[in-house]
Amino acid sequence: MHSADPFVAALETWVEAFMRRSMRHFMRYSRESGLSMSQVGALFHIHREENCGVSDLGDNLGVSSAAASQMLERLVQQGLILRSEAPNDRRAKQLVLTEKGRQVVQESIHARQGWLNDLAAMLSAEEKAQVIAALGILLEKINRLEETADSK
Amino acid sequence: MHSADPFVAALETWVEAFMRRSMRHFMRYSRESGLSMSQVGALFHIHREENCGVSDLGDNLGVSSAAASQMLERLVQQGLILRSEAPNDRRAKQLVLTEKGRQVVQESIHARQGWLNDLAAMLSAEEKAQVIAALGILLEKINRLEETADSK
DNA sequence: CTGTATAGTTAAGTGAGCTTAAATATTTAG
DNA sequence: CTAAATATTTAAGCTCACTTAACTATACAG
Repeated sequence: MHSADPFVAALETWVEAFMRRSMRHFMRYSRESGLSMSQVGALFHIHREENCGVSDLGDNLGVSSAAASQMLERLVQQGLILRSEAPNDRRAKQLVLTEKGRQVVQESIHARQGWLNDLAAMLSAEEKAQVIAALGILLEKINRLEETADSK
Repeated sequence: MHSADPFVAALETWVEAFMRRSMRHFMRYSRESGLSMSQVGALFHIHREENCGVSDLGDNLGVSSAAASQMLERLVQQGLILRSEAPNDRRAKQLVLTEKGRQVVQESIHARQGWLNDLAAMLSAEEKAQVIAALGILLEKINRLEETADSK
């Protein structure tokens, strides 16, 4: 089942272990905050892409503008985001997190930090340095991959 | 926003980049196979935990047995899993993937390998060795963390 | 200027995912 | 053996997330 390349195999093993744990925490946090995973995911997107529009979110989620619009309406109803008119195109909206929405994002990040801290506590300083260097390599490459993908 | 600990900060940056990409691929694959993310996730759980029961799945997803049961019914209807009587407890069911269900899991893994291979192509042999060593450290620790969590 | 394209919204419809409650069969504890 | 606990299922009800279609206001192209 795993790839023949030891590197890809190692990554896959890591992905499996990591995704399982991450997803479990994400789902738990979403439910505790009374939101669905989709809604929290949308908040994160709006947080990351300041002043994005309805279609931007729809594209990112791979759904129609209508679906995005209706999801956003529910987030507006819950006071988590605001929709305003875009400055250079009166047809378009700009999405921004409210203070409440920002708090949800912060708390989700904080919840994630909890188990990352647990993980960090198990590594020696030498191990940490090693992992930081390796993650630096991976990050540089994945960012390059995303630049390529984003130009599609 | 990021933790003061450089290690945790590096992990977080990696988490953000990685989760975004992984989730995008996972969502795309789920939709292409006509299943929801929850359904694919359940298939993966059944795949990993051979002969698990309805309540096991519900516990893993953090939902009631009724919710799990109804989701499983939909997977049965689509020919992706089978439910049989557990050998040592006539109240319980054992879940197993059909060939069709196994194929969905395989294809999802294969889709993930695609971008991991893209990533691998960008690293030198030395970089790969470094990353493999670091991931080995992380894996050992995260497995230990899960053993601790599983004993709760 | 006119026709076409675009951004977003609303309505209607459908299916998934969840809850609680009730029920049945089976297992366990005393 | 009896009562309590347990695993699962089904029903009913609700919300979310999605689709397509239709619409309005705005931007763009010729």
